[in-house]
Amino acid sequence: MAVERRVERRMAATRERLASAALALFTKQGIYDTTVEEVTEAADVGKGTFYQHFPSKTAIIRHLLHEGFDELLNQCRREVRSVATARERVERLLGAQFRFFGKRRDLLILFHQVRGLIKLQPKDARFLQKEYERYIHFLATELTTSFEGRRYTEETIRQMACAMAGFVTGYLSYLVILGLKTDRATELDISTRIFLEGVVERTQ
Amino acid sequence: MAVERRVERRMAATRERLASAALALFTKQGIYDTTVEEVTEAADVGKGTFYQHFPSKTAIIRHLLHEGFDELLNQCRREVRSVATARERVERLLGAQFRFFGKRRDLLILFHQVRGLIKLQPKDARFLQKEYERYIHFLATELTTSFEGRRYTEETIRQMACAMAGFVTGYLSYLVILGLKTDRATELDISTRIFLEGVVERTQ
Amino acid sequence: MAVERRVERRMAATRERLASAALALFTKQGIYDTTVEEVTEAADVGKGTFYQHFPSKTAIIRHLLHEGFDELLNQCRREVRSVATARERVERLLGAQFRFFGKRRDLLILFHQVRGLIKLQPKDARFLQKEYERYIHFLATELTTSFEGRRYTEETIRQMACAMAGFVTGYLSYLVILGLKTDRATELDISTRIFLEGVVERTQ
Amino acid sequence: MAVERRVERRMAATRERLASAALALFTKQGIYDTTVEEVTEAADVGKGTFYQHFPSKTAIIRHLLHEGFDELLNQCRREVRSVATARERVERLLGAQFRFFGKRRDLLILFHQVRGLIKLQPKDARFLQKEYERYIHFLATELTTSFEGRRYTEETIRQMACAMAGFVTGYLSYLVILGLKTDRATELDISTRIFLEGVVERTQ
DNA sequence: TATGAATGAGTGTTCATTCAT
DNA sequence: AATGAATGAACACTCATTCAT
Repeated sequence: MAVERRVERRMAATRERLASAALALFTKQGIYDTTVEEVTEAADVGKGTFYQHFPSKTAIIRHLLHEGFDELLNQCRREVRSVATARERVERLLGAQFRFFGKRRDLLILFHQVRGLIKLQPKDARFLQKEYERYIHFLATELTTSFEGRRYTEETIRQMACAMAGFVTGYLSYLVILGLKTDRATELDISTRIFLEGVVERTQ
Repeated sequence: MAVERRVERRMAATRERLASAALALFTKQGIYDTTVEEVTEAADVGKGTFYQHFPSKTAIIRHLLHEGFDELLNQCRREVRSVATARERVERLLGAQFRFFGKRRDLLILFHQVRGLIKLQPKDARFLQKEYERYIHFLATELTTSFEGRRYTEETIRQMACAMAGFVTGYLSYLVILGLKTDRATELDISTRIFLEGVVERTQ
Repeated sequence: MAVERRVERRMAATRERLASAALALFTKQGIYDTTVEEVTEAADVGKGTFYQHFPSKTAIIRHLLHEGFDELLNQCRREVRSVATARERVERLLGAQFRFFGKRRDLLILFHQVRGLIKLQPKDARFLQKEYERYIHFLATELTTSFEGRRYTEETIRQMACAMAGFVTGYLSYLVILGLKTDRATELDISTRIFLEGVVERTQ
Repeated sequence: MAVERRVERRMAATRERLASAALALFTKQGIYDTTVEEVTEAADVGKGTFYQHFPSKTAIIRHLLHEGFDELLNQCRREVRSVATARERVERLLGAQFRFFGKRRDLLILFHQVRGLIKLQPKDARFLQKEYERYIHFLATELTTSFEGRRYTEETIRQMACAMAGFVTGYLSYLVILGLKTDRATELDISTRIFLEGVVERTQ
């Protein structure tokens, strides 16, 4: 009935508030330096409520990571969709990632942090790794489509994907660390062109 | 006298054992999931001995980071030294980094982890940031020398440096996360060429 | 609602158990030689519970001190109230203190111990000092009222207050240290009369 | 031979430096907040040297206490010696103590602090107690001589001694705590006369 | 379902003491 | 005799998680 509906909606809202409070705090103070209580306070709920929505602190990290990658991949898919040329496809792919992280510094930082957390429970580590694999796998698939003419091995393609993801997130996270602004024009334009400068001719 | 010499050497050895035990554990289990006691056990000394050599856990991280960047920069300097062409210079720079991190996965992971640790004590955060700035500053200086013909702004140069550092460490850390091997041949060759593939023509 | 009431009462009870366990242990073993865990064990709660009620070990000392002086001053106020003669007023004041500490050896010892703890955090030291000042200030006020005829300077009055407080607590703490019993009769009677004996004539 | 002599003298000097450094630090920062290392640093010797002169930290406290009481009692004996009247004798006794502690605030504070330290090792507690007993016993003996006319019980005399010691040290320590100056004129005069004011007539 | 009091394992750090030189 | 590096027991405090209401 309607009552159940409303309850459901309220729960979903609470869960969402918890998730976004956690994301904000994790990226501002670091995952380890954010306590569950800080999260619940920021979300304006009782401490116990956290465990009604997430079985553990690790679980919310997983949730955030999963949702985050979903958003990233969706944005990429949207931008790449219905692009004819292979070359343009790759450019769009790169551009989409830059644009996404430009708007979502929080996810940039979260992804970076979590990548530095191997251990946790082995079980969790596995799960987290899967998310990054999903990212890389997506890129690899796109690259395969784009480069179908040139017969790269699967491994080569996967390395290309790593290079691409690594470049985007690595570059941006250095900018963040140094406190450099990247504002205006497409980040892609500025960054890649500059970076490539020194190695371009070599590959020609 | 000879006695003092020997004592000094023994202390230096202990300190070194602590540092390398810490580095190994930090990169295997994560900084936060490694206790000081685990470090001292691995170094085969008493727990209190740790604090005879480092004032705090944070201090050993700083030490490791500092030494690590020293090694990295020295290797780069060595390889770039007495290279005539600007282009070759840039290539060597990139290559040096790849080679360094290829041998020092531990430092790759350490640098990555620490970059994700904004908070700590503000004082520590500042110190840590300084190390990354040192790295970027070094690259920027090299790039300035290499590109002296083309009048880039200082900011552009700095972004180039970020892009370079970000690419190298980002790429490699994705390889590590996915458990991909990077086998034989110069990592530079494989990676950059592949990565550039999709954007090369665009910059021509 | 009734539920909240009950919870509140239970918490207050726990807090009280912690406070009184702490007081007992502090006065039996010394503040420094009593661990927080011993306190919680004596109060029959988990270790963490301590910190739900007091932010630190120092905080409980402050609490105990504050409450203790409250009790002392209230007892004095009660006994001095509605006493006509100035002389009787002073006697009652002295008597009230003796009677109080006679019953509260624990507070006698606590006050003594804490007085010997200058350092702590400067911030704490200030707070603790304030409590003793409150005590002395109270006595000084009473003495001012009692001696309003004779125009003593404020400083003199304050010294009188110190002398009074010092005598009472100093005397009693020596009795405690030596393990002397102070038996029946009003402690005031026995002690002051004896002490004064040697100096009386001189002041005449 | 002369060499041994010189060595002996140097050792004694070191021991003395340690003792006085300890006394200064104990009274400035508190016994518990002073580390053995701080003491040795202040005495300008190596940390290990401490244990060449005192078997433990507790031992140096005992030493300080013992020496301190020796000085106090000697001063009293000196001042009381060859005083005819009983009354004057008591006054001198009181005066000697005030004068002593007026010059030796450090010992005042040390005695106060240690009195608040019951526990330690039971064995130590016993030893420390003995020192205070020595003090009280000395006063009691003097009082007995002074009051030999009036047949007080031994217990009463002992209580008188406690009252006297308690008054002197209690009064002064309150002055110290409140940061009141007591400078000029004999402390005895000021303090006792004032204090007694309220109770004098009663005892007449 | 929401709450927050209770819990206790776990951590960084201190410091008196020992002992090889 | 003097030293200071090494030691490890001890301690205050934190925090994810549980559970009674």
